[in-house]
Amino acid sequence: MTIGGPKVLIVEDEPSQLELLSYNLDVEGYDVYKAETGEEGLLILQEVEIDLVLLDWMLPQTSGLEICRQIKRDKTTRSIPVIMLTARGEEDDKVRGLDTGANDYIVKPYSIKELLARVRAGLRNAKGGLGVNILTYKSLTMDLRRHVVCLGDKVIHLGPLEFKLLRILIEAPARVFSRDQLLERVWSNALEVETRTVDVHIGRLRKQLNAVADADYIRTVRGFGYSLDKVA
Amino acid sequence: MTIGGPKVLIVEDEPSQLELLSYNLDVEGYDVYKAETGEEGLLILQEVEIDLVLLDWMLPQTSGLEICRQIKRDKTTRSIPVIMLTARGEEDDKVRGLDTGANDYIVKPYSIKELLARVRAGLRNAKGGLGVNILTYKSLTMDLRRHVVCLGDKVIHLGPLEFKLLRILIEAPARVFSRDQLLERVWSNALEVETRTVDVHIGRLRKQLNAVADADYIRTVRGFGYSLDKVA
DNA sequence: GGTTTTTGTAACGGTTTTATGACGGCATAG
DNA sequence: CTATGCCGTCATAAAACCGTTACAAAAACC
Repeated sequence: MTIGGPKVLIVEDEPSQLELLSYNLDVEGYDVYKAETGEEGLLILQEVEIDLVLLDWMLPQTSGLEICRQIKRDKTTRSIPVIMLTARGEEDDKVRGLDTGANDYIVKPYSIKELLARVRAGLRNAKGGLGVNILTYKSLTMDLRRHVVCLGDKVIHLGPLEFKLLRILIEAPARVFSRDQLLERVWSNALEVETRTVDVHIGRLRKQLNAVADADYIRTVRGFGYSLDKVA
Repeated sequence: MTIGGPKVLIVEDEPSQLELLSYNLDVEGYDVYKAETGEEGLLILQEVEIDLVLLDWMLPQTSGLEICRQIKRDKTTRSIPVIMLTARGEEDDKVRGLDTGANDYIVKPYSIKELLARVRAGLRNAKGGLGVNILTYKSLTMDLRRHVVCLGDKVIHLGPLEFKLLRILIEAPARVFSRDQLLERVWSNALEVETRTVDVHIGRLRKQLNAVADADYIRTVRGFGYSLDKVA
């Protein structure tokens, strides 16, 4: 086992898969830790300073989903990127369950090349800030790769502009953006757009979210702008 | 290590993060000092004339929060800008706990570009006066980026004018501002405003604060004006 | 104590800002 | 070519905020 490479924890109940992953990551110079159950994985997380977790969706006892939640609940492990491994048919569940805080996901069967790329991106992300594919705020999640937005277990359909708008907001939750800032970032350089148009789109976004949410996710800051900020 | 650049102290327990930060700051020409625990950091602060501190929120022994408090308690280190590094999920705690006196905060995952920008802003601030994002007085905090005011752990909603007013006051705590000074700074150049209007707004501000506070935060100086000054 | 001056505050009307429904234009898909 | 969905603007409604006034309360002065 290489010493000094980034520490990756694999949680996967199927031994053959586990071996395959382990081997490939080892070859790439990662320091690999293995677990066959979620519980085992959590134990390792407490003992070792893991840099990234590969977590199978389906696990014998506690599900990967629940394990992910626990990882994200604990302050000491929260910032560790988690990549979920999920079988093709589980995609729908995944959409619903992405509010666990996972940073990315890979659908089986995956190519090793893709997996390694995502692992690299995940590590880069933890350190730098790029490569995020899932954005979350409270129970709101945006899957950038699939262009899907969920609130809790409900899928929300947004138009392109609304999607962009929400993305800006969710990338810096609670921060207030002025209408002009939003115009600049969402509408790019379209100069011939009224400032008030932002209001309308915020309104549309709000309506869609509130149709599902238990509380308003968008805060209006009078005289300044808007922010993604769930109050209750 | 470059000699002569501004001295930045990084306190971060995760070695990979520490290295990453260190490297990037070094490249930018800063004189970097590293610590893996708060205690270590405080020691360095006493020995070296640090210009800015990057402080991780979560630290093994004493928390970053507590370290920040200690930095701000000591007269010799009080004026050094502190930027807190905090994970996404800790945001709520942060809003509540920002009465530590930190000057700014960055939410992980952050882009290096953003971090460097904030470091520059922090240094500029220390020397000039711009770039502060968090203002505090006793247990009252204003988060300018988020446009949120907290007293203890309660969020207080203020209108635009009240917000501006409080900002002027909190930027120079205990200093007394005359009604005319406040008119000039809060109402800018609006000439057609009665002097007594200030009273009313101070009153409104007071009411909102006192609804939550244990003591009056605004002191009336008869014949002169007002100041932010908690008596009891 | 009584008077004067200054400050506190409730209340009101007016203004500004934001929310929202409706409409026509435009593009794209069928 | 028609239907559908999305977008930008406008008009109007609703809400939040602001400045003033009037009177009550407090402090200062004699």
